[in-house]
Amino acid sequence: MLINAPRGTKDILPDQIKNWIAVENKMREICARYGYDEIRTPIFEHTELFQRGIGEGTDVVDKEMYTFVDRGNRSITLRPENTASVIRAYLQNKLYAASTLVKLFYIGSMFRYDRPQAGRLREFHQFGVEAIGEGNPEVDAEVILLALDLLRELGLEGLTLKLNTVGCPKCRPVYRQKLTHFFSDKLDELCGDCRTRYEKNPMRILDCKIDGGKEFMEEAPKIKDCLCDECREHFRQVQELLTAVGVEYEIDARLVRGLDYYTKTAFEIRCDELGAQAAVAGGGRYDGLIEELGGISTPAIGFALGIERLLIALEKKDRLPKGEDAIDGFVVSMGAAAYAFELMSALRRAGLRIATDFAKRSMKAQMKLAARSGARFALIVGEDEVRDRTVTIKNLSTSEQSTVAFDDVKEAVVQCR
RNA sequence: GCGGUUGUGGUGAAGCGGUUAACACUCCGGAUUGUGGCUCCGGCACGCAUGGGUUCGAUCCCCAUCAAUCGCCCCA
Repeated sequence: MLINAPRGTKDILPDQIKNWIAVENKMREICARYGYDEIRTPIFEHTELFQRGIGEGTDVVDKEMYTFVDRGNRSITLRPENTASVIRAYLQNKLYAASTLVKLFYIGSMFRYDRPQAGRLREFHQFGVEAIGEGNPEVDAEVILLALDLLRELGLEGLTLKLNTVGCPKCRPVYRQKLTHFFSDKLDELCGDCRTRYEKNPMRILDCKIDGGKEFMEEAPKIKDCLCDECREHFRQVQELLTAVGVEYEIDARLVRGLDYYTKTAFEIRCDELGAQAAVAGGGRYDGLIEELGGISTPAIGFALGIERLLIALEKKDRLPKGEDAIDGFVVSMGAAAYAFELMSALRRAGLRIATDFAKRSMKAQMKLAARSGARFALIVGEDEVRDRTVTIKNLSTSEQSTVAFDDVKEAVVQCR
């Protein structure tokens, strides 16, 4: 009986790796342009980091974490997202000492115990960016722009930027209270889920697929009417900046980020190619998180992007780079294994890309493999070549063939590149 | 976590209660001894996801499990 990869995990096979590398390269390129430096944090952390950072009561923490007790009796969790870890690293390594604004990005695996479906895996990969230390709306706009530039340059179309503000600890309680008041006499009309949301996080009711469309929702209090002056002004400026650089967006009063640490700006980028899992990227400001994790109050903003989802969308658009890396030569050996091995090694050491077949098949079969391998040359060695210390070179596209001295093979191959 | 659909070789797939599980592609071997891409010939499922059950008999019926997929939920 074969053992398969655990549910919700996937091998990234050789024929796919090009896509990953292309996407990752583009991410690094854009980040360099925007001045973000790469950081890599551990795949697992103390469970408490996520409980405090993401917040108990969120779905991610309450039912989706891979948590276990290690041999030292510590509660450990496979990271379900990377923001909390990056902030932890920022604090632990005192990165704030270097400058007021620290701009970081990461690429790596995240783990969430969820029911798998297309675009949703238990181990998945995120690219993300965190700008820590500056509360100006310019940073919000920059982060959003970075995300859009990345997606655009990768050739993704059908994108929508959704924007909202979720207020701050000053104004959110006010809004929350208004909502609770508003829904208090409508509980009977809400779905079961929403009744629990009413207790835990009434803002989520607005986002509900079942109740969201009901008439009275139109009359529900709007966050924009409850914002404090600071939040209102911040939101206004973010929009102004985006408009100034020609970015289109939709204000979506229902957009509520699922993690507790968000404040002010919240955004999401959706791609209509993606079906149910339409959110490719999402993020927002989280001015309260650093303090929550024991640092001094520091504003920050970031976003994360799901790489698998991105690749799905790119595949549908057929926007991925093709390119095959041709190999230079295929060594065909007729009972001259040692000599062939010597030849192959010498050429590889000289920087050429050389393939061969070790199965000692018939010459015909080897030639077939040579042709299929995409090699430009078949490098044929047999009794004669061993005796004369030569190599027969056959150009596989023109069928021209000649025999040259062992030491001249490299030159002959390179010349025809 | 909830509901629907699906599960036949390397791939795409036919079969749907009863002899050797169709076909195509791929792959492997061969068409005289050291030469490819075309053509021709031949080969490749100890078996129809796994485990039970019904039946004289099951790939085809039933149940469970596992997995994939779609939607819900959540989110990236």
